Amino acid sequence: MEFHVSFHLNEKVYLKDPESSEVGKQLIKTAIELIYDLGFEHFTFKKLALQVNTTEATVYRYFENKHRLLLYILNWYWSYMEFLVMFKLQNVADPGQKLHVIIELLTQELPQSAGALNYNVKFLNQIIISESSKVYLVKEVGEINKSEVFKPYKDLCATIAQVITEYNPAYPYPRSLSSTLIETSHYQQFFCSYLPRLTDNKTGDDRAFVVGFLKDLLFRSISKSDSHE
Amino acid sequence: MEFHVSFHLNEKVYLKDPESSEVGKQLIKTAIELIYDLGFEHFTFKKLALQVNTTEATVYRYFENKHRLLLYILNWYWSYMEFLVMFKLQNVADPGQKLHVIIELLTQELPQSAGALNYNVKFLNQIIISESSKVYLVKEVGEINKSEVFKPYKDLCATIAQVITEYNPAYPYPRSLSSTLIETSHYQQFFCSYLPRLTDNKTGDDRAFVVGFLKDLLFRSISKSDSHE
DNA sequence: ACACCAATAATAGTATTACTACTTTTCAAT
DNA sequence: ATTGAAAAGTAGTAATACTATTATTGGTGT
Repeated sequence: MEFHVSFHLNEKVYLKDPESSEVGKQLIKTAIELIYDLGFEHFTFKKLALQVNTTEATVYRYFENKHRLLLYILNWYWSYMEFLVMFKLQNVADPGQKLHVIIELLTQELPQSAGALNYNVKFLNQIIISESSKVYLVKEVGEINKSEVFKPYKDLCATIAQVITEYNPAYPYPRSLSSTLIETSHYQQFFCSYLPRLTDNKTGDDRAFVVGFLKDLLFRSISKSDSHE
Repeated sequence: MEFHVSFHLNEKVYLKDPESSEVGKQLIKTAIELIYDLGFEHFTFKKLALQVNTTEATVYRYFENKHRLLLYILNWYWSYMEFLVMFKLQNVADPGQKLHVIIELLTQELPQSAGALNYNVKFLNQIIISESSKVYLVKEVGEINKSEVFKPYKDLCATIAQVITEYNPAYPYPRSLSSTLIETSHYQQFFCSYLPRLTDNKTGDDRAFVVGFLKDLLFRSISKSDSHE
C-alpha cells in the first residue's frame, strides 16, 4: 500500500511555501544534503542556490534566512514523527508497550518507505541528531517562539507525555521526561559516534545501545514502585 | 579564607595563553559579557576588540577563531566544576549523599566567592546553559577531539560516573547517565525559561524544579530494586 | 493577436564577518 | 645607541548575509 502524508506547516516558518513549486521542493531536498555534508555553520544560501542551479535571491524568497530553513526541516520532522507515533500506536492498548514503540521510533531511522519523502532519510536523521538544538539555542528564541513555530515539537512532547501519564498517573514529570528522552536520544547517539567516552557503549551498534539506555531511564523513572528513599 | 585556584588548560585551545597578559585576561572577561549579551552567533572578534579597546588582529593572536574561545571558556568551566565536585565531596562518605551534592553543583549557580574568578558568574552560567553544546555539535568535532580539548568534560563525566558506580556497582550506564544529567541540567533550565511547555515546571523556581527532576531521574535509575519487568 | 499586469526570477549591489599579510612599535639585551 | 624579538596596529581580501533594482515570464482582458 502506498500513501501520501502531508502536513500544513506553520506559514510563519517560510516566506513562500517550498511545497508550492518545483524549485521549492528541490531546495529542501538539496538543503538536507548540503547541511549533512557541510554542517549547518558552513551551509550557505549561496552554496544551496549553486547546487540547485538558481540564484541566492530565489532562495531568500522562500526563507528569511538559513535558520528558518532548518526550522522548516525540523518542523517537518517533528510533525512526521508525531504522525508516526499516532499511527504506530493505533492498535496497541498497553501503555507500557506503547512506550516501547515510542522509544524505537525516537531512536530508529525513519522508514524511507512511509510518507511522501523524497528526502534522503539517512541525511535527515543525522541533521536531527547534530543540528536540531541549534534552532532553539539562540538569543531570539523568545521572539521566534511567539510565532508558534515550535508547536510541532511541543505537540510531540505532549503526546508522549500523555502516554507516560497513562502508564503512571502519579508520575510528576511527564513533559520534562519526554523532552529529555527526545534530546537524550539525539546526543547520546552523537556521543556514541564522536565522543564515546561520554557513553557506556561497548558494542558496535549505537542505536541499540541508546535504545537500551533510554528504556532503562524511562521505565525506572515511571515505575510504580515506591520512591527510592 | 581566600584562596586561588587555577588549572592549566590544554594549550591547544589557544594560540597564546590569555592568562599570560592583562589584555588576555580582559579578553576572556569581556567575551563572557558579550556572548551573554549577543548570543554566540552574533558575537564577533571585531566587537570584542572594540570593547577591550584593542584590535581584531590582537584577538586572533590569542585564539584561532571564536569557536576556540568558547571552547576555552567551557574548558575552564568544566575544570572548575570538577574541582568543585572533588572539593565538596571531601568529607562526604555516603555515595547517595555525594550524588545529592553533585546534582546541586550541576544545577546551582557557581559560587562567585570561590576560586579566582573575576568573571561574571551569572553570565557564565547562562553561557553554559545556552551555548555549551555548540562546541561539539560541529562537523569538525572528530578533528577537534583529537587534540584532547574535550578531556575536562570527559573527566567530569568520569568522576560522576565513578560515584554512580560506587552507589550501585551493577548499574550498566554510569557514563551515559552522567552526560545525560549534565546536558539535561542545561536544557531543562533553558526550556523552563523559554519553552516551558516542554517541562512540568509550575513553580517560579526553575533551578529547584530541575534539581527535583534530575534527582528523581538519577535515583530511580540507579536504585538497587529489581528491574521493572 | 496584442497590450497589460502581477508574480517570479536574475543582476548587481552593500555591510558585515572571518581571517591574513604586512608594517610599526616596544622594550630588553648587548 | 643598536639590534632583534615579541607584541600590537594597519590595511587589506574573500566569503557571508542580505537587499534594492531591473528583467522576464505567464496569464487576462479586449
